[in-house]
Amino acid sequence: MTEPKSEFLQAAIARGFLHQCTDLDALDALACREILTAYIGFDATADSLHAGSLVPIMLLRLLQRTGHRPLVLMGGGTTKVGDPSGKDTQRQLLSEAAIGDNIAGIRGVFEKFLTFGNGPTDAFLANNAEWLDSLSYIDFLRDYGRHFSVNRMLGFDSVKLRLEREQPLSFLEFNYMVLQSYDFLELSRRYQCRLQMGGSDQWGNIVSGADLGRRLDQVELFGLTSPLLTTASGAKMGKTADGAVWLNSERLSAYEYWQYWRNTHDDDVGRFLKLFTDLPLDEIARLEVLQGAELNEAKKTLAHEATKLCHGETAALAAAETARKTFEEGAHGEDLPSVDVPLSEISTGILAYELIRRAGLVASNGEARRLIKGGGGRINDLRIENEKTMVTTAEVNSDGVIKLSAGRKRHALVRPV
RNA sequence: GGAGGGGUGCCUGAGUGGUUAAAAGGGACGGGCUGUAAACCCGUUGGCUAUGCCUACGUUGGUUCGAAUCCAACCCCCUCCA
Repeated sequence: MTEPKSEFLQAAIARGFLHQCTDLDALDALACREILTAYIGFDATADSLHAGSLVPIMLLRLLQRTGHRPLVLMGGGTTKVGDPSGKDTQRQLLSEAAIGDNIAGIRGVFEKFLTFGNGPTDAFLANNAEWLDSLSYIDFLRDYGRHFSVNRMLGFDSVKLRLEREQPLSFLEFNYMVLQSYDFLELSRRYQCRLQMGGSDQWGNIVSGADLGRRLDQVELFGLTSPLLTTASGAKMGKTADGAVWLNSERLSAYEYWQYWRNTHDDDVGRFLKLFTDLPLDEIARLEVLQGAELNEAKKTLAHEATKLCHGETAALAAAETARKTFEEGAHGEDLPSVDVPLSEISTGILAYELIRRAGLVASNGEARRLIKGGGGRINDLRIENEKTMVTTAEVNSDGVIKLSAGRKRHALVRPV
């Protein structure tokens, strides 16, 4: 393999997006010659995507930035079946209406990262329900099923590993590969889409779609996968104490998103800067070698750039300011999560543990009481010494709010109304 | 369809009649140290209107003073056979 010449592949490799490619040289030549249309599929199981999907999203963004055309494929059809891979519990089947709503929500996320429109490199969105819904079983088997070799499918890692571990593999699951392969063929026919990208777990599915294109249409289709990311501490990307790191502000505020990135593990900073920001590589090279406490500056840059992409620059700056006030001044910023509590209740007095629960810092009163008992509960930065402490108007500070904390990092504001 | 094995708290996994809100580990959260790191040490880890009450060991019944533990039926999963 020679050094790629296309800007897209050069950048993809340099930034750590490339894990495997079906034919790097040929793809490189194609990318130099014409505007590529490349797709990644996303299931519509929720009304937003989370940080776990950020690698493919950023890969599509990189594709567009380097002069190509990103195609977002929504799994409106496949979601109705439910992709069982990697799950030990069956996903609950979603209604048609719910899937529609989810697709609308997810589209909103992509609009932040990609430029949509009708221009040659503008992104666009397709939905595999368009062709999967109307498939008829026998016809499909005769036209396409005969091109799939079970012998070969058994050799793919996704299948092989399951069989070797003697773990169950349902026929439904086995067919997922077939449907995804057919998607690729359909997109190739409809939109001249020549490249499918995805996580490395998608390799088998992608390759088998490329095969189908070659067999039926004599067209060369390409596949490219990204490494599956885990954090340096071994956890899956995109999880926090409170759940997934959502990409829409209704589910996760810009401040909390900023904080997620600010708390990146030291060993992940360079890798994440390359994957999740648009910063030039030479600047990243300068940032990632910072040592000790200086690395915090790199983390702030990461947080700012990542938040800017997802929530806009204004929100990113506001989040940074709130973090600065909260953590560097020990005060509080406007963007901390907050709850409104009627002034009348505060006048009467509210138990501190209940207020902590209402502020969303913990899930139950019991947990709040344990937090206080363990010394992790604070009102206006003063440790709550007694479990039965009452909060009253006396605790409303000069900014007209009460600051509650659960540990050093999680803070919330109570706003009397 | 037949034979066998199994379903325990966020996860893994002990527990085979009472002192079991259920060992142990992981994870998570909190405290200490620190850089809003890592590593390490310590603590916590079902809910509540809380010296008590409620819910919980696949589901529903039953035996018993008393069941996660015994019995029955059902559901689901796995292995082997057809």
